[in-house]
Amino acid sequence: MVRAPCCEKMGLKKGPWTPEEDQILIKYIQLHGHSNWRALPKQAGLLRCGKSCRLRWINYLRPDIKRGNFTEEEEETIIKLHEMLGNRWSAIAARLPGRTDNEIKNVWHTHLKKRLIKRNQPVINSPSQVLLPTPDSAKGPCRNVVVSSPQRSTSDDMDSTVTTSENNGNNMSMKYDDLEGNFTEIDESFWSEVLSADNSEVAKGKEYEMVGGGGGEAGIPLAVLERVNDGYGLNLDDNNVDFWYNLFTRAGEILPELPDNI
DNA sequence: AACGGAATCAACCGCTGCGTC
DNA sequence: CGACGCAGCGGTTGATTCCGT
Repeated sequence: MVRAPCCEKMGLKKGPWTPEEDQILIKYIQLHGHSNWRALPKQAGLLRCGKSCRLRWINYLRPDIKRGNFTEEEEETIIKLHEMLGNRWSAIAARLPGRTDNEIKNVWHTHLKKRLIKRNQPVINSPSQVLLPTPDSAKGPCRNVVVSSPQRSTSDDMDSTVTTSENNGNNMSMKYDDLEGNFTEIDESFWSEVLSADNSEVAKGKEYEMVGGGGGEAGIPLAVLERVNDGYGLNLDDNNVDFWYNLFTRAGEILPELPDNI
């Protein structure tokens, strides 16, 4: 079922707003407020749909909008909030006075995501999707591991993927379809839970069979591997060296108190 | 100066959640 | 309690600007 676009009605204008239209909208809202966006354009005499008016007001015309470049402080705040909240742009915007969700989303996609990859930090696209840089991403082609789970369940393309990608455009992808809806949803708490559980065992000095690693790098406990495989419905093994390295990079992020011997 | 690719950002689209009837 | 309508949200697109060659 395809819903008709909201502006499909005859005569409704699309595209960039003119200064005249802006003025009409500002004046109308100053006088009458915006209790009903759908009725607003008709009452204000604008040939726009209510949705378009709402967006224009919220993202551009609102008097409390802060214009201009983001400060370093704001950018760091976005990075931190994004780590906590994922792609919940409106929630992030609510903590940055004068900035809109659209603006923050744009800054994230154009600046901050790239900066984090350059810094060799994990990029969390959502609470259940993590982009991880490899140890040599600073010197060679940036290679990432993406672990994602479906955010929405209504479309036919519902799937989950584990992807390694390189910036030369070659992707190696393992794909897991579960159209029956049996996919186990995993979020940050899963990672914390899995890794803190094993951390406590490591702290007790318990011996673990290690897997992964290589080139002098530590591997990870088999127990963690098994839980990750179970949790994500994966079948990863000792051969996924990059994945393991990145997994541990991520573990260090979540659990800074991890003992040095891991 | 001209061109092409990359970067930027405003705006649109489609979906979800919530309130109302 | 289901249907409907609306506001809000996040992903995506496309026009414009910037920058390197």
